Amino acid sequence: MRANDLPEVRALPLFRSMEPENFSELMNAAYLQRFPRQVDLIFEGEPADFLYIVVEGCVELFSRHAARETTLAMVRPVRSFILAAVIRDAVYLMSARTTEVSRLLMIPSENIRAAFEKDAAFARAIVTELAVGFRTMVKEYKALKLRSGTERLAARLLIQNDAQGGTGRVVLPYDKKTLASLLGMTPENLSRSFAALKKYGVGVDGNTIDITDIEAVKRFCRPSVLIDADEDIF
Amino acid sequence: MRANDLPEVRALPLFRSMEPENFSELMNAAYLQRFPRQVDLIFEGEPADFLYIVVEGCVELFSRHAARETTLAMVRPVRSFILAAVIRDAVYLMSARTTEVSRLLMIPSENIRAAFEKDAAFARAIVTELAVGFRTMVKEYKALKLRSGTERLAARLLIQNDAQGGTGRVVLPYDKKTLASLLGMTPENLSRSFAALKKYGVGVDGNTIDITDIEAVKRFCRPSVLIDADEDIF
DNA sequence: CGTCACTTTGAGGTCATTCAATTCGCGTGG
DNA sequence: CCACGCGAATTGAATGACCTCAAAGTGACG
Repeated sequence: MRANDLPEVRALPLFRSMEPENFSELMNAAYLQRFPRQVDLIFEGEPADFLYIVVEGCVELFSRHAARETTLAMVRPVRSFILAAVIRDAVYLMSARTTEVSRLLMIPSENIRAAFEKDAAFARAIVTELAVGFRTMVKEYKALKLRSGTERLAARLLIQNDAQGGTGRVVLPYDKKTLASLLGMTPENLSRSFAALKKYGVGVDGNTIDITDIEAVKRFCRPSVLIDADEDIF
Repeated sequence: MRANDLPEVRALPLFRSMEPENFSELMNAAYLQRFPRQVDLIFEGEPADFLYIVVEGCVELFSRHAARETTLAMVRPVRSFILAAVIRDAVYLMSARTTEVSRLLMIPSENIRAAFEKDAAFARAIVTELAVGFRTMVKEYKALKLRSGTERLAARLLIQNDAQGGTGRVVLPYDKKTLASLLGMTPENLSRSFAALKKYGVGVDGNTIDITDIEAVKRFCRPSVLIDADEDIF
């Protein structure tokens, strides 16, 4: 299945300012494919043959080493992943699998690199995307080194709260096992961290979290734009 | 002091393929400056006014949050730092200070962005630089999440050993306090980690380390190109 | 030769993981 | 419709990793 008729993809910062004919060319080479949940898409160490874009569903980026495994990121629509490997024509550093039924757009790496050489606006967009990706990674790294597990959880709850309207009620977008791995802790520890946040007014009922005293949570984890803020891509 | 006559800078992957007149223009706007050791260069949170290039000496990138501090990277000649902030016209995410007497080239951000718009080869070089930076960051992040402190130390010793000729004798390029912070542990713990590596044939005398049984160290920390390898920029 | 920063070592405590057992919710199949 | 099984989530206890505090040793440098 090929797809040229995806306005969401065309609207992505990465493709928005491309020349129409270059975008068409790219889309003609691309595959739009449905995947069930829990399908392995790529393995770290493999050559980067495709740039992926999550059109629908959710993809988990993770890594394994010596019997340990950790979640590096969750990718939701509409975003691309593993751009850096494609640009470098290198090996993937992360593995990827779907966590829900998903629709993914797969664009062959050579086409991305060809379009990059040809289309100056696309090249600029790639620069922005990589710079944002780099800074996001730096923030994750800083969070891991500068905060405790419970603080990281609290900070993430505050971000989710903002993203979900700031009502004080947050619905976790994936299961707690995954959240724990993303935060760099075990599921058991995540449970205990939730329990520890109770004294700051955080209530847990399944995957819906209620934050009654946002200021107290802020005092505890000290959110910072230098660690927590998402970057707008514009 | 301004400097147009720095062949090392011109030879950098970032500038190598620029148009001569664009490079000249950039250098005419740049400052080459000497700094004593332990001088604060930039603070996280400040707007990114300059791109920095370490021509001589050494610069530590670090971050503080809530009374904690951690070293994020050490930059040695001849390399640039904080390119992503400059490109994004954003705020620095890391602070920087010299750890030795250093010569730094400072290029105003606007000039970098102007050259980026004008010079396609420069734009391509920036893409490569950012992609490499991103992948390096991912590797650090993975190492922190997937390895213990002692394993991270062992892996770093192996990398340094390769970089220093593979003789089995490594000279630490900075003091142990800094190394500890870079590895994400305390100085006390670094000492204990060195002691723990003794049984794999690692001997410590001041800042020179002797690795008598490289295979044993490898079996212990399981080095991987997906975590440890430096990326060539070419 | 004294000072000061770096490093090492020890003791004690905290945080996080592992292992084990239990509970809960959900979907499957009888 | 209910019993059952399964995976996810929680809780407890024990272990291990890492940090803090304190003190002593080492070396560089004025």
